[in-house]
Amino acid sequence: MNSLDRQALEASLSEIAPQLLAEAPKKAAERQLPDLPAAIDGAVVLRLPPEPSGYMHLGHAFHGIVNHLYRERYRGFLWLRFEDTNPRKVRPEYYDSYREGYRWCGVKWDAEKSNSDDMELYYEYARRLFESGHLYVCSCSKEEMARQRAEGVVCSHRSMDNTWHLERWDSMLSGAMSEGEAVVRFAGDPRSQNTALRDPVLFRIVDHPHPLKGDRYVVWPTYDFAAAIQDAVCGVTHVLRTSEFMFRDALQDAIRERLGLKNPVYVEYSRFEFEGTPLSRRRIRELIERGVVGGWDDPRLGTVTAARRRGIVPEALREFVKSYVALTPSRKLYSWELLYSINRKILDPKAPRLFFTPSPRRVILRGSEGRVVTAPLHPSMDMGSRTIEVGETVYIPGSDAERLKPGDRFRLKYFVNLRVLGLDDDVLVCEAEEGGPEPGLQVIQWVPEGSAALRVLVPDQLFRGEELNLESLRTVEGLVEPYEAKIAAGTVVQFERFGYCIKDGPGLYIFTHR
RNA sequence: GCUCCGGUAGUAUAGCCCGGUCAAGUAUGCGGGCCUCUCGAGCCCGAGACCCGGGUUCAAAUCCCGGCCGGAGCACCA
Repeated sequence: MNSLDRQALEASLSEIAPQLLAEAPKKAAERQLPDLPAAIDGAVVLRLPPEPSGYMHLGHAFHGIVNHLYRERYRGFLWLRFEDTNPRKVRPEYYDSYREGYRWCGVKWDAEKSNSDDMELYYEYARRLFESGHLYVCSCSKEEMARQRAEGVVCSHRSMDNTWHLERWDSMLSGAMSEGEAVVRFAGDPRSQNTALRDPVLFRIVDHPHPLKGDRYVVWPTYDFAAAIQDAVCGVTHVLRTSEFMFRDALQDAIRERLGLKNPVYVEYSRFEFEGTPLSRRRIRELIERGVVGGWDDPRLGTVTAARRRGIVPEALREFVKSYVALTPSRKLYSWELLYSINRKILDPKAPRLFFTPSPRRVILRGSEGRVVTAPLHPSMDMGSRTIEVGETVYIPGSDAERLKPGDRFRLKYFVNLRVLGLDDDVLVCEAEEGGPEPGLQVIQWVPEGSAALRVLVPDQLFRGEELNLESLRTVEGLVEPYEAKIAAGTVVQFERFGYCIKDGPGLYIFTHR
């Protein structure tokens, strides 16, 4: 090998492994998620467990995408599993909103179920645990129970014999006991440092109909029991979740071990947050009730509907996860710019360019009679063009008009060069000049007489640190060129020198980002 | 309060497990330039970080101890 000269070496390399020859990569190799521990290609089973009790936010979307990406990498299996064992919190409409949300994000799942589908199974496993002495019925009050758990002691119920517990369990199931009268607890380790192991409640009576199951069941498993069983019966090999569940691992494992079920591998990481944007449902609900934001799809919010309404595209979310998301326990507070940058690059080749003039100022043209201007809809993509009929007046952005003084020259984009003659009653009087674009000549977008009024909502971060940002939603008003009438709602356009905006409805756009 | 877990540029990360190739890579943001009939995209250049203190070692971003700071959990919610 040493005797080969460089040329020969490269020649042979280009045949066997051309990728090694690629120039010192200018672009960083595409970033991706780290490998999953102990993952076997074709044998990875994952699960996406939303609670259908509220709107989906970007954190949920990221979790979905993470699972989806691993499903693809390992040719694995992904469950969409609704964690709906609290009848009081679950609302029927949210099941669909998650399905739709994940679908929009491009997440593909192989099968779907709800934890509430397997009530009989939970009962069966419970019976076995009663028989082996790992479960007991307790009728202490909540306060009493909290005291015991804090002090690391057990109550007298735990020492009753199995027959006593089984009798009461049957009585719970039959509906003879009312809510709060008794619960089923796990015979754990009352003195464990991990308080989740101090005889937690695994079943309770809930006197409230379930949106899917009606009033068929009154005894409901808590999260830990349902999740422990479901992860096992679904054959889940890897549980990807946020680290607030860290303390439950040992409990869920213990439940499964006592039933002879297999435990999954856990990958736990901190939650995903965006600066200035509350993601918790509780906080969002509060902001809506206080009237601070308009609703769940208020463009300032971090819900999926809000992001979508704002012009964030699903590809950008997926790309963001690959590029910037790490499954580590350290705190993350993403800056919106990171997402915007990716979104912008995806939108750039697709968004038609249009002229919008905020705070318009009238310009009278001298020496340029009625003309029809043809302007391309995109500077580099082949998107065709639009024509603009012009008379003797046009409008330009107020901020540009303010800077212009008599004698100044500027160009109306795709149209004509002008020289400012003077200011007359707030109207700029200009004279047309010969010639086309010149290096260094200021180019300004414009709209003709008769253009429609347009409002653009410009959302900003809701919070600055802890402080509510009182100017988080500005409205910019201006005029837009006639072609805008052809734009369909939901389309992102770029208003030149203003930014990318999405059409929300007639006469209304939402600013996506610069 | 108790228990866990973290801490690499403004932000997000790579590297840390298996100490040297790291006078720390990437993206974004920021500054400058080029290009462009946009303040967008693209291209080039630049500034910018290993929380602090000890220890181990020939050698520490990487291992150990302490401190500081941050986060999470301590529900008949998930």
